[in-house]
Amino acid sequence: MTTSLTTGDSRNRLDPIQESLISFFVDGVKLLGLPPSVGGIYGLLFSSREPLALDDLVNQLDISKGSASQGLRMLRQIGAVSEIAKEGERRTYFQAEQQLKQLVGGFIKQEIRPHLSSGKEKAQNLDTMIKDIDDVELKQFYEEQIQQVNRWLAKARLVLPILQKVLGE
Amino acid sequence: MTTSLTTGDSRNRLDPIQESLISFFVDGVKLLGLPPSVGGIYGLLFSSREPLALDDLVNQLDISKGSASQGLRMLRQIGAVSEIAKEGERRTYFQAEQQLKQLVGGFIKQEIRPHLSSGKEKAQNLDTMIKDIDDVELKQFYEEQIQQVNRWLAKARLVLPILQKVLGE
DNA sequence: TATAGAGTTCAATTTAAAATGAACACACTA
DNA sequence: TAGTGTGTTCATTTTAAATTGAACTCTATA
Repeated sequence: MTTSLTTGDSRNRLDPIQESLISFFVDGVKLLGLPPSVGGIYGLLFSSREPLALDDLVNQLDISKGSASQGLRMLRQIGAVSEIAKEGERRTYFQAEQQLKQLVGGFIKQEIRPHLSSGKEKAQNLDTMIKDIDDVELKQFYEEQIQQVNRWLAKARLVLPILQKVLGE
Repeated sequence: MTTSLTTGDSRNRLDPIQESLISFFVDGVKLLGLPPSVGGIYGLLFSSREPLALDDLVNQLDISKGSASQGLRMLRQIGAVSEIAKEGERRTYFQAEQQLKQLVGGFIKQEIRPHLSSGKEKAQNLDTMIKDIDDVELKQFYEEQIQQVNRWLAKARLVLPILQKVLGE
């Protein structure tokens, strides 16, 4: 079976521009550690004039309903796509959000901050662990290394808001 | 077989602090999209007072020579570890570099910039492609979207140096 | 110039991540 | 309340990434 977020086959209606834009986003989200399907979904919405429904994503990208549903969930959580209710229509339509500020903010909140928190926790545990080391020099060495880790964590926490600010239009 | 970058078994000499530090880095590099072995290697070097040779990594982390060799290559390229020549010794020793500035700089240069470049290229191709679209409104829509993409790319190129500067001690 | 140690390479394997698709839940409506 | 359209969930399958390990290169030295 030809799963294809870029090559296109029978059923989809993607023109070359869309294909190209989609592949751009597929590559882009990879850099952020997100699955290709997510890039494809965002790319398609981004390159469509009208909001699309889940079925459209399934058909035009030739992905499963499951992927589409999960991808949309992630994108909504990040704030990269928003829902549109259409008059009299039962299904939900989606469109791509384009405020880089929001995208970055959402991504940082969802994907980065949790990791930083768990890192901080680990570092705190370390502080406890070294308490009962006998070897004085070893203890000192570890103290320094842990301090270093903490400096990095602090710096990371410092940088994220700056990043958001700079990117905010 | 128990491959273990964190749990430890028979042959290795990792104390709980080291284990903890290593797992910290394993998680950390994951966030950057690097393989766990790389985090393990850096973590072990970071938590060792003495520089270590490839064999030490293999033994203490219980990974293959292949992984160790490839992981070290990547870390050296990034600038995260440096080689140490020891008097009269034939093998090469390695130690962890700790200048966040260098680490980030190396990572950006190695892993991020190439992606940005290829993105830029793609965006340029798009500019060419839309030239021969007939539908005026569609054309305009695509022009706007491509412009948006270009704005993002520009912003990314702007942000990286800032990031480096802020992180530089 | 054979032998051994140190490190690299890369095809084959293993492991982890992503995608699928069938079963399910919900809401509307005929 | 049975049926239909829309979307979700999650066990299974597929695909991609990471790791292994055997074969190899290179250098030193016996």
